[in-house]
Amino acid sequence: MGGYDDHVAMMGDWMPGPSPRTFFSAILGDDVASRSFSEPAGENNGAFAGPEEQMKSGKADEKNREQAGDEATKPNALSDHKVTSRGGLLERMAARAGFNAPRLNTESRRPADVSQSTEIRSPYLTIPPGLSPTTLLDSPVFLSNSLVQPSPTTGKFSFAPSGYGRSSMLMTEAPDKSKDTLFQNSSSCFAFKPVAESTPSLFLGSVSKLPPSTLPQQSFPSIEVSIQSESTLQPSVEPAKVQADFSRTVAEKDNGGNNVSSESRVFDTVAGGGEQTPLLDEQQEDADQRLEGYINVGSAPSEDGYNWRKYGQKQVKGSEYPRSYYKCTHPNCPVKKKVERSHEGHITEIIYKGAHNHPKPPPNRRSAMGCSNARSDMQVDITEQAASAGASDWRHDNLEVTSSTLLGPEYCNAPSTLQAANGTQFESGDAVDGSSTFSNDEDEEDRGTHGSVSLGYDGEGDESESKRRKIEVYATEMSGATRAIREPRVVVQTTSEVDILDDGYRWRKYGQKVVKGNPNPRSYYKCTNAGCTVRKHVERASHDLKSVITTYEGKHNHDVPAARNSSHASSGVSNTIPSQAAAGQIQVHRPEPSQMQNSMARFERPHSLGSFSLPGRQQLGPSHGFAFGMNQPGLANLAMAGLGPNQGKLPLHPYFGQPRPMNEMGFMLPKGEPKLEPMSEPGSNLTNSSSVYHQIMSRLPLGPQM
DNA sequence: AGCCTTTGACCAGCG
DNA sequence: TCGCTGGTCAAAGGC
Repeated sequence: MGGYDDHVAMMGDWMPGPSPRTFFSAILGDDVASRSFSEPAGENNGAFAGPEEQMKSGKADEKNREQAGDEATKPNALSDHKVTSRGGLLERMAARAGFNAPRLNTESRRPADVSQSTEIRSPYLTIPPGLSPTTLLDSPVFLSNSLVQPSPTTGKFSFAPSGYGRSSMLMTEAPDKSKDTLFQNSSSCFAFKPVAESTPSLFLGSVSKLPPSTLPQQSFPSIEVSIQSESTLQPSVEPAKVQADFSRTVAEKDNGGNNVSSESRVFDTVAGGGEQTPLLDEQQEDADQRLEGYINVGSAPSEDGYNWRKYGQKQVKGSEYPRSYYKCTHPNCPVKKKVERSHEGHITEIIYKGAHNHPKPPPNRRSAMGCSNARSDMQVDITEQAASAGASDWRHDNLEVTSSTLLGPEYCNAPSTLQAANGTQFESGDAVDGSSTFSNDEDEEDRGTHGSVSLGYDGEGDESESKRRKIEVYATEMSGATRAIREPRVVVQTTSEVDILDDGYRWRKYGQKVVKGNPNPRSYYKCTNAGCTVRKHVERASHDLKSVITTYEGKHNHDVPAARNSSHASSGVSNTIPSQAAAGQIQVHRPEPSQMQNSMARFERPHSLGSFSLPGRQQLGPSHGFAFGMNQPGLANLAMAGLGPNQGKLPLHPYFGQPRPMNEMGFMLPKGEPKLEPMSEPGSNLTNSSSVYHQIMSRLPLGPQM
């Protein structure tokens, strides 16, 4: 267990956190049971030293103390900390202006505010009477610097690091003694409860249903932990404005649908009365959802349950260790993170930016580390609360306060042995949660299915009740099964010499490979447009070097970028794919609808794949859905069911070769004389579309993000 | 086959 | 304008 607390600090310029041990030591050793974590350094008087002081968390020193025995209750543990060679993280954080990390108005969290009311649950830690500090410290939750909670929807225990940068940590005594029974296993179970009494049970609801047989006899007081970031949720698409707040999560779940500012909720929760305080304003200035943790884990970037792609590494000034840059590999996910690792592989700092707009991928899609690897999702799965928000309508950008921590086997075991009365088996780590079944989560509803909606939380606040209910139904029905839903695939083959890559969209090459059967390398591209899911790979046909085969996968959620210059325009957009039309070789592959039947029925989309059928499907590919070749006899008038009256025919743009103006849609119009009669109906505006692919895909049903 | 990491280069912001 | 710095790109290779 020494592997956690001795490296972890709650980071934040307003309230850098000590390791849990020192954290509690500092608190418990003083009469600071009601002292604010965020109390200004100048008022900490030792127990809570200034940020710099609290950053001084020497590894060796900590370990030595651990070896010396339980010094958990040492009051001056903090003072013993060495200054790490990394210097003040606070300074570094302050230097990261790029993330626009605001500061909390700590004044708003002065003890005086809280002490006035027993109901107020502000950033204070109180240890319930009779609760031994040692017990707390020995708890794997704290020892692992993690917050653990059973997912409200999955029953899964998610862990969260204590290293929530710019987060307040609120641990309060459960006012209701009855809650003491909610978590009784002192070794493994802590409840993260909403502080607001109005919303007390949701978080713990499933836990409270634990059958008595699973509950240890020893009663353990529940400990409420609220984590909130400075970030604010604003009704904008600004993804960086997020809120990480357990309380809000629950409160909003509980209140579901009330269009209440998340910040207000946060504060309501904290203050217990909905009073606005300067904190709110302060938080609302926060456009960042950065999370910093000082995490002593050897975890890989993917160990937080999400999949990440490293796209850079840099030795940044002032940092002892190189910083790695990661992007969430989920197509629409804007989340990035920066990870600094020590030479030993320990993550010394994680900075999250952005909010996951999707649930964690199913376990089999993650870079899973089983429990044998002691991976647990140290996650405050705030994603749940924002799940129902659409990508373009983010009301609750979620701060994914997530990190990974190597947990000892006991940490896996403990939660996994919990079983709710409803039979839900709490699994540590990679439990398949219902939300995760919506891996095809580009759609609002898919996101909406994520976790918390089943609790009634309305991620958009003003979202309709009906929608929420529908989402709940989805979540319910979809739970327990992972749908294999693939991106639509469009294979375009052309004999044109026109650069197939220059189809008007902007692509980033992320790989190249010589595939079997073709001596020509295949290049892999992703659309660089933010949020666009489309990928493609391009290769020359082995039999004809002039023939370029481009396989698109995914559907266009944006327009063709504006022409970068005239020359580009002349070669872009429509001059490529239409050329494929000229070549008369276009294939469209679709996922096997059967893969989506269940989900589609529930998605209730106007254009479901279930109704999407094409003649000749059976000619092409048995398992990947329909396909059609434009050069196939009898398919000239191929109609796509469900595409609408004038959309039944594959819209192929016949023009290319000369610059064309932009059409009203912003697409680049193809140039040159038509070399192929458009297959669209005369007069159909589809002929103005810029690319076959776009046209094809624009008419594909908006399935669950096929 | 697809995605990932590595790593040098490039770019943009800032003083 | 230049240099510094952080962030990102992208070719190449690996898994």
